[in-house]
Amino acid sequence: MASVSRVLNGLPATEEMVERVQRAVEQLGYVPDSRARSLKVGRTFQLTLAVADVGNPVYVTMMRAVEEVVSAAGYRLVVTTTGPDVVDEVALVRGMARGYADGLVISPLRVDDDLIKSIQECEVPVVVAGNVPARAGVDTVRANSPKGMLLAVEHLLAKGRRRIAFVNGPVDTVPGAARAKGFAEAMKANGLQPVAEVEAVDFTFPAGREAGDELFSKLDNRAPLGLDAVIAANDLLAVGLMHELAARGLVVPDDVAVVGMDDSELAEQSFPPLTSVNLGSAERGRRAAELLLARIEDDTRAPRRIVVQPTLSVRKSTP
Amino acid sequence: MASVSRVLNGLPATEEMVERVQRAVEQLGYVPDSRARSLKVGRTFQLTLAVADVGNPVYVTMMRAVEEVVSAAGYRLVVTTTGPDVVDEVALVRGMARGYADGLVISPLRVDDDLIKSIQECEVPVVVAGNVPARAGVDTVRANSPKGMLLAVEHLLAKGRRRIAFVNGPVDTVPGAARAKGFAEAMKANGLQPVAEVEAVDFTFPAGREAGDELFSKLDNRAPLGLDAVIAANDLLAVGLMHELAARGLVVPDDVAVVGMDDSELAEQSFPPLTSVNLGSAERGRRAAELLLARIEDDTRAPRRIVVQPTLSVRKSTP
DNA sequence: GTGAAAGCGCTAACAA
DNA sequence: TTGTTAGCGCTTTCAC
Repeated sequence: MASVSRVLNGLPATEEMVERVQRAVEQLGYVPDSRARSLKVGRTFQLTLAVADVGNPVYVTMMRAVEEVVSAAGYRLVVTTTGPDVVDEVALVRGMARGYADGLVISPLRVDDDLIKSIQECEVPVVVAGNVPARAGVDTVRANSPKGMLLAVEHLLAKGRRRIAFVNGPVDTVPGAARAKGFAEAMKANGLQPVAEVEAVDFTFPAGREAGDELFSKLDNRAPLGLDAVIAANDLLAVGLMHELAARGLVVPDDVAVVGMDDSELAEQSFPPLTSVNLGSAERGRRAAELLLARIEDDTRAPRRIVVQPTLSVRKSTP
Repeated sequence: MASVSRVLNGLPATEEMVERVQRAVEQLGYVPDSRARSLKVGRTFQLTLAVADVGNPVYVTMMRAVEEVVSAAGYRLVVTTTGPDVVDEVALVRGMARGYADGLVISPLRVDDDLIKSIQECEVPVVVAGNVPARAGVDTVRANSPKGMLLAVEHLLAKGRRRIAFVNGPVDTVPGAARAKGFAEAMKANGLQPVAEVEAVDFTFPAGREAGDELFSKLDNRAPLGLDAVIAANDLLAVGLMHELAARGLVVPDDVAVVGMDDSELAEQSFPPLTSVNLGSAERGRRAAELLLARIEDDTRAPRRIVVQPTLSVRKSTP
């Protein structure tokens, strides 16, 4: 009956009708089917957030921020994991055509032309939390990695550390590439040469440990501890690295200072608490969600590219 | 056209028809609408996992396990967060009647009669990863907290620690209540009296620090450090506590041994690495997912109640 | 093996 | 203001 639908959607009806419907709904425990509804009205009132790895605490921060904005606007947020492969990301974006949600926030680890194409062709609005080329013409919210690296390097410099090594994640990823570029620039701008650079296999804790090990095998030929500071591309790598340092009897920050990136919950949980570059993951999440909502309202707006500026959260891992 | 549907669903068709459809699909980029499909067939091929707090690493482990089982069975997993309030959990369960998914795995932090009722009345099968009364008649997979506590206490005892304190989470939660009971039993079974017990406001890192602080204010009246070991109700509390210990100049494990629970990724990431009771979160996730799939196949089966046995992961936070 | 047609549960347009 | 009806996009009879 159409009157039920009207009452439930708050459209005009007699007081008596409203009451009659409410009683029936109560009695039968009736709940409208969202699939049928969305099939009819063309909207699901659900939004999807896709992240590469739920184990990475930076996504926790982002997720919370997105959830907040989105639920305040009356949407349900569903989170899915893509894994590290770009093909799975593409599959997910393509899959949005099945009508799972009204929009998508995706934070892709790797980007290729297929992914960009799938985003451009996507049935529903997509906002990228990360860096895609401007020519892609999609809404993006990204961090300023170079600026973040500058904060890290200059902080270390101010603390008298000049022999700086760098533990990056895979450079074929979006953040990996950005960090590599940013680190090189920041070092150059300060007239420094990196003591060593290693590339971890991914952005996880165990990869950080392994990268630490590799770092030392590279340095073994050098003078008595050729480094006094390490910058890691994210907090998980930084913490893995600190474990490797400890295993070698080195004290953070006395022997080696460590700076992470993301300023995730892990940074304050680690010991010593980790000085970390806050790349604004909460704000990026918030802005991405807002962009998505705006895009859903008006699909003709010109794509926006928002850059969130970093800050440095100084903790005990640097002197 | 019905033939398209047949081809796409692998029903018998001429080779020519198959090819014709495939070409058209390719050309138009056609993707079937899952809402319309599920409206017709009555299944969404989606499953929901609801957790209280995405920031708790124990859920990461569980999520991964559920995801693996579920996707192998051809289902899509969507994750939603409920928050700590039981009313939101109830709302989520009730909301499943809207047809979001074919089943639900929920790991409730707090359980009341409303929640049990909503689960019993739920339109789709629900598996509880946690403890609900047997009379509820629902599939459950739960940990054996008492046994886990026994492992923790006996391990400490074997290491010569007898002055044991306990940092629990809120006792009005399912895990909080189970831990409290388990701790009391385990201590009693070994003829020990707890040195002190505190109840954190929730199961988070900052709550662990505060609880540590409270612990010391309780102990100040006692002999020179009245305790030599602390058991925490989960890893986040344990890590928070360790920070508080460090802030007071105490060394783990030399001065105070610490045992956590959950054996999450955080346990190995923390420093020193945390000895932790593995309550089988991965296995619980796996079993819960399997139970859900089985229940979807056959809704007449008697409810099963699976208990996963704990093990102890010994690391450096105990001597 | 294929096309036509009904219908899943809802809402928007129309008529009363 | 309310009831009737069509149709969202799909699958599944049912004839052919």
